[in-house]
Amino acid sequence: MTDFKPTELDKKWQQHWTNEGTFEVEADQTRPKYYCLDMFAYPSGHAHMGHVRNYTIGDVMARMKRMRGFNVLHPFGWDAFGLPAENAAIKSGTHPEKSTLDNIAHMKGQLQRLGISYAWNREIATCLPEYYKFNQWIFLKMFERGLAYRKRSTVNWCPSCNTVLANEQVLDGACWRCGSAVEARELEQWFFKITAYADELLQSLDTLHDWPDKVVAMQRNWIGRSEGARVTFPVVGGPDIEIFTTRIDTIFGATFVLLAPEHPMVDRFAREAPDPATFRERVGRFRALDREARLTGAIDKEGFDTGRKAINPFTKAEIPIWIANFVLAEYGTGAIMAVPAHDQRDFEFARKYGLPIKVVVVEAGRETPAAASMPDASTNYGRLVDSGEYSGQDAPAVIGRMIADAERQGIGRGETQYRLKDWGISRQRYWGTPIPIIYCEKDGVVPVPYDQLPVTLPKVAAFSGRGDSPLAQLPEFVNVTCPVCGGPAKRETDTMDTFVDSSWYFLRFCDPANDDVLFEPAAAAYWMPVDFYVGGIEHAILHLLYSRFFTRVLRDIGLVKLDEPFSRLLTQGMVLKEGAVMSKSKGNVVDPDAMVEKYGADALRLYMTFVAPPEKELEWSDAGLEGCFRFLVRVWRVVDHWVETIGGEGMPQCGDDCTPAERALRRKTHETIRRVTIDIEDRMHLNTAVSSLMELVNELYAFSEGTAHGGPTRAEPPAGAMERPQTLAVLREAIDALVVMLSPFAPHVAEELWQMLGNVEDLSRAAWPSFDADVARAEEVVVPVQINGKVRARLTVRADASEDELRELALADAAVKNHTTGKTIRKVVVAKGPLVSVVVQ
RNA sequence: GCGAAAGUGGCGGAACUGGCAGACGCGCCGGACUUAGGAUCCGGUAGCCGCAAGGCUAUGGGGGUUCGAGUCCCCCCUUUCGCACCA
Repeated sequence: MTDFKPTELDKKWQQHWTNEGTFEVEADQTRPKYYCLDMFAYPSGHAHMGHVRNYTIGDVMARMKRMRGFNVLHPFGWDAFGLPAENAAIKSGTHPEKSTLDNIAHMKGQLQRLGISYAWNREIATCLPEYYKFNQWIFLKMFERGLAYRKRSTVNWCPSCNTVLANEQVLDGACWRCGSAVEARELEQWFFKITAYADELLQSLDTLHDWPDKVVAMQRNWIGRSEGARVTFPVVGGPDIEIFTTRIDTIFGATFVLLAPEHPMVDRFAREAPDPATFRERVGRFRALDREARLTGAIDKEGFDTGRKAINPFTKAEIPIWIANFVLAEYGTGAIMAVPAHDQRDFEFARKYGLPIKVVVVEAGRETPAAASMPDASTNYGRLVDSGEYSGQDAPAVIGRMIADAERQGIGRGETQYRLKDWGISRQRYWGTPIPIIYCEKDGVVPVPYDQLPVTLPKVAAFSGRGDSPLAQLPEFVNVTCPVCGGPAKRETDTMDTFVDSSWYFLRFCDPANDDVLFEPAAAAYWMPVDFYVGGIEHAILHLLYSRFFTRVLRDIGLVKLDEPFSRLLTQGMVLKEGAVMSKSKGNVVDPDAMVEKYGADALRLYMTFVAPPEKELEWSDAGLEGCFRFLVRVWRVVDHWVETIGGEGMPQCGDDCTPAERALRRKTHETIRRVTIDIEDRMHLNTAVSSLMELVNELYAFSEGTAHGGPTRAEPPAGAMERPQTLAVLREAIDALVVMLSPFAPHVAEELWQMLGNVEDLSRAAWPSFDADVARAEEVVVPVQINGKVRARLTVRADASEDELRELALADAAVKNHTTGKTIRKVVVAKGPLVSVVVQ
């Protein structure tokens, strides 16, 4: 048998790559660059199969591109700030810094045992001051430009844990940790003005041709642009109310106005109400209900009449103003005109409370419906009726006219609204980047001067899990002197959302050790954009949108010259077992370390790429992994079998005087080169790339059986067995190509085989084989003949047979004749392929 | 409700621009080699009819375009994912 020992090979070559710095790179203007990026990892402590899959996919591309002659940047780092470390500290008392750095060390070892070709000399961790110092720098720049600002806003507050929760930590309206009902609380928070870039972020999605449709669609929905109009409704005995609508064409049907419970006018109405206490009590119930209900799902539409009236500026009619629980305060103006005949929500509300329904739009080809008998609102565009001077005109054309008229009369204007909101970045947490701001009683909000960066996170803090940010309990951190007046001042004690860290890390990799600037612009100019970005779909919106935003901010600051950071995106599918995502609680976790220990890194890598297309879910199977291991043994055995005979220098060239079997193997070799190259580089169909390699190996076994040596199963080649030089040349060509193309998937085995074949240069630096179309072209092809769409015969003909010849041969074929005699041949089509199609009757 | 994707053997999945459906692997069946093998190698493996040659039926369902449809068009069903009262 063979002496194939995968774990020894893993160690040997990993050591070699580390010693040689094989994957370390420098910018080199003379060579084309390729930036291959795997989403950096949160150091949870243990790499799981999802990581293995993610990084294997990236590594196949990185290794392949390297062999294709590109200067490949393939870095890795750690998204090292975040809540879990702090929660662990609350639980166990271990300082977040220690647990994080320990976790990084452990996970790094795990990834290195997978043989991913990372430039480890560029490793970064966001929890280190040399990194987060530049988060603070960016913050200050954004503050200068008005892109970072402070405002009061509503947050999720757990009254039991006494802290703010992120939206993701609120499950069905309750705290994830203690289960208490989450409250809304008003806090002063820092925001990044991502809405300033909303339109650009939306428009530019059209340029992302190599992103999955799904991700582009999700971002488009998230930004949520809608065009409409802002219209002023005067209030009887009070200030005007402005509403936002996308359907100004229905305004003659607006029979009441609805306010969100949080609308600023509500408090004034309460004050002026006959019974302010009852009014406030009803509003309060909506405000409290609203938050929880919105997280759990649909709520019944409820509201009450404020008793106040507004004037519909188009009809001049007095209409009631109601407060409704389904109106969103944070969208538009927090107030809407209700058109029950043409909006389903307004319709339901009007029916419930007996409010008037007035039809003003008639769909093409329909009768004017009777409001009383409508089963539902009619929401389509159509011709206006009962709409004053606009009656008889058609929407959507009339919308522009109405907006223009409103503008002329000073009662409204066209407006574009976005669902996207500004990004709240304040976190009342310890384990994050301190926000570099100082509050002075005299000078107000004062940015920390650039030369005082970084604002270092203090090493010591109490992690009780109670109270505000742990930083607020450190007088030596909080109490400072004002940089402006030198008087006593207090530091901001909130830290930044960790999504800030990950919004520009890909730029830091271009120049990771720079202490003066985020990165040298020249370095980013060379390496950016990221050519291939691989990661989970869970980042489809936030991380990718924030990164696109940051790239634009840094562009406007002048550090980069690009709009979009990621040219091509691949979102890999999840790894499942028994149909469920692997998780400790389900007890279905497969430990990558154990698999690597048993089968070696290569078998696991091969399995991850072979068993499913990269973007689809992958169902784990032990048997499947063993199958991949067997394949590697098969490769090893066939190379080992021939290595003595074909190894070394002075191999004859593959000539013209080959036997049919030799020609067939050459053809297979070159066809495999073509397919594997396209499958990796263009299509990212790694599973079919692997299956092509398997086919080539099967072919090599079959070919070997037909030689004097016999196949690899024979213990020893017969004494004195001699092969034609052409046979050996053809074999050498096939085996070289196989080993090189296998190496992105199974680098350790491939390097060893490459060395056994007598190569001195590392395989990692070898050249990818080139495809020769002439060799791949078959001299004979099998041409199917269809009769009335069914294949009835197959002709073996010269590849260069003309259409006429094919037609003639097809009709002369015995099997074809069986189906055509006694019938009329109506048509014969010769298609490229080739294929002959005969139509008979 | 809106948006996106997907339905192909026992299973994971192939099928590139409309051109031989089921590549490759797993599993299963048979054979070889063996003291033995759960190692390895070789062969078979969509279903139905047939001794066979061969034939028929098959890519969620129903229509259509075409010499030819898993692929294109229309309608419907199912599943997964994302957003979810955005006025």
